[in-house]
Amino acid sequence: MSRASRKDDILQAALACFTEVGVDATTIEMIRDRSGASIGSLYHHFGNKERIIAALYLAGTGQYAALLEQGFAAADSAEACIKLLVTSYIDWVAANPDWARFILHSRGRVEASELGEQLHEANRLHYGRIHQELAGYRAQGLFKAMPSDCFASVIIGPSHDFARNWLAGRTHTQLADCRELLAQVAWDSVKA
Amino acid sequence: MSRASRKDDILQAALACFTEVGVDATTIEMIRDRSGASIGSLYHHFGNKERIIAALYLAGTGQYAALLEQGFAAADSAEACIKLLVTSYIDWVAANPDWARFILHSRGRVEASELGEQLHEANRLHYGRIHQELAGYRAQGLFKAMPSDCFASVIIGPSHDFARNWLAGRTHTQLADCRELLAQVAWDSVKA
Amino acid sequence: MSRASRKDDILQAALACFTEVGVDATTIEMIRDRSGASIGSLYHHFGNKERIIAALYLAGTGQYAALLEQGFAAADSAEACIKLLVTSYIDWVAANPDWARFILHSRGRVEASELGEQLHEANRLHYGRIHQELAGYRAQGLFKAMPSDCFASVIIGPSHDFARNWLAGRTHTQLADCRELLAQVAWDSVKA
Amino acid sequence: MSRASRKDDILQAALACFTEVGVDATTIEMIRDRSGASIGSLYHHFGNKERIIAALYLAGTGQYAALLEQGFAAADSAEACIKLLVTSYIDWVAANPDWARFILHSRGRVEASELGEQLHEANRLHYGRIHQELAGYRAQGLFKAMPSDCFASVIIGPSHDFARNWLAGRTHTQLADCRELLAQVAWDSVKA
DNA sequence: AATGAATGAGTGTTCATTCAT
DNA sequence: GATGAATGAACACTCATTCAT
Repeated sequence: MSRASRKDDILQAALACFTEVGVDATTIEMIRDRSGASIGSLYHHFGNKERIIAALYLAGTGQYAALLEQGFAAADSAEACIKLLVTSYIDWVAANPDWARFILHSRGRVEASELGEQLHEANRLHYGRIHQELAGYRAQGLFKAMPSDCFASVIIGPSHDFARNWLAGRTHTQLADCRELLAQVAWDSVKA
Repeated sequence: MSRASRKDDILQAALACFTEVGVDATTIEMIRDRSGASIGSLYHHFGNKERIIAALYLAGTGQYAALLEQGFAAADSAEACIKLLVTSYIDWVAANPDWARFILHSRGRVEASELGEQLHEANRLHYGRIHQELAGYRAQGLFKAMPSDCFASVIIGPSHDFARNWLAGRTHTQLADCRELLAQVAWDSVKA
Repeated sequence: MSRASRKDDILQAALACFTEVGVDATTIEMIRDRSGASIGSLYHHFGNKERIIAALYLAGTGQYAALLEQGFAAADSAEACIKLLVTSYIDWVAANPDWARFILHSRGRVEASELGEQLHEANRLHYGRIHQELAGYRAQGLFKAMPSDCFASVIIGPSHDFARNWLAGRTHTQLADCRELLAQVAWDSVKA
Repeated sequence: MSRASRKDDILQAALACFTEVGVDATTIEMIRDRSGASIGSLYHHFGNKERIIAALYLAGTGQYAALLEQGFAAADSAEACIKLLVTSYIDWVAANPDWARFILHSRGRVEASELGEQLHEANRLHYGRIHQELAGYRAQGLFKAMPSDCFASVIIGPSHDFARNWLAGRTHTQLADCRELLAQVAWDSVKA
């Protein structure tokens, strides 16, 4: 447990640094300083900076996926499922703003890293899971016809966009206050 | 004119580098190499790397704003205006994918730079102009009631999201092929 | 001990460079080359060039202060004390000409650096110590009345001036050969 | 006259910069900015930075030499001559503190430059002139016997030292207030 | 005599990473 | 598992100087 928490300390320290100065401007030394770990320990656990970034990224997206999974258990209609995609996202972002900001800005970097394939695989699973959940409703003709990548953007795009702005301090409105509105808009936009 | 083109050469070279290896990984030396300018000339014209980035950013957003302005002249209904916001965006992104990718990923950086205020001012103008164009229709109750920052995300969010995915090579569908669909979705989402 | 000698190697290499080409013209690369240390090690130990300069400066003035302290133990008259100030100075300069040249030319620079306060404190101690040693004789009226900063210049000024010229190779006479003369002149100039 | 004043403007601007940030830290750009001249003009008049430094140096020492020359006309005793060396120096430094500070710190640099020989020649003249003025008194045995380079340091050393400290803001006493005292000490120190 | 855009070698410094202990 | 001194390639940027106009 002390091992697990040491790794976690490092990850949390990294996130704090990323939030304050950005991923690129964060140095290993800053993370070391903040986590209390030694440089050697840091490299022992993660191997290099890129892997710290990837680990933090994957842990975050994993949390969101888990949240979604829980929600699916109770979602018993097309509308509930679509809205769940939005509300789960908003709930997680509102609860983990720093983590969300990091994830929103580091996808390309992780994709390009040696761990890109691992991320790809996780995404495949994630989207596959959603697709499977919605397949029945789609077969019943409950959704507008559109390409599936478009479908995804139509549902989550407004939330992504608003969340980005909110996380950057560019909105007057709180993210949580748009929860129902954005869920409703998503449903309105894709229902047949 | 030789001066303008020298500055422009540098900007184009910078964009090409940003596209290939990313903004952070691009070195001044790469830009120098690609533009054919000397390091001294580069610094003579821009002063530092951050200002090259900001100049490129502001030139790009300026182009989109100009495109929008042209469109407003012909848009004679609420629906036309809303759709214009989407189609102008998509058209510009489709025509300038590298530039768009750069802008989509560098906003925070420019905001945080010494030129952040200039960007802020440009944004104020941009949003003010849109707001002014829509004010009459809004007064007629043609739009759903929602906070204005939400309104913006609802309209452009799906396009932003899809454009990001398209630019990253993550979509099967072409951006241009979603032009009408995304415009229609935007209008459906905000009309009263 | 290996650590101490590594830091010392760097300091000695720096002094040799300063002597040969001057402080400003000395590059970190030259010091690295001469000391055998790596650039990283150099920065690990000193942090920056200014701190190398300050460390060398303070080590030198510290040696002179120590020499003076030893002398005070045996100086049992006003005349002996005044002459000691001169002879200690001349002895140290004659024994460490490069170091002395460096110190004579870098005071302003160290004062202006981030370590200026540390130098100030060292000077306060140094002058306080001298003042304390002479206080008794002064109370006995053994010295000419004059402002204390003038008093200091009258005693050490000729030695400073001659040492500067000697170190620059501008004298025919050797510094050591003026030892007694300058000590005697100092005493003649301040005795009541 | 406009030519002369342009060169002078540059020299004055250079001195102001040297005073504020030091000779090494002063860039040609700073001098250009402050003098109002263009870079081209600056190089047209002086050729390079080293020659600006040397010109300023030689102009300053020339002024002191002229002052001394005037004084010699009225000095009719050994004591008056020795005191004149001190008072002329102090008067010039008190009247031109920035210039004096520059000269006190740049001698080595000018000596090492391509104009070192010119400085050497000027010095030869300067010291020769003083020597000649004192030769008669020396022949009469009015001075203590000592090497001539020592003799010079004994006379002017306290003034150099005090002036350095005063120029650096390290004294409580004003330089002008020590004028007579330092002149008297100089005479006391060398008179037979 | 004046201008200022252009040049490019050279600088101090950073920082991810290694490895002996 | 932990430590931190050591490494050195790489970077953004500076600045004296040139030269065509």
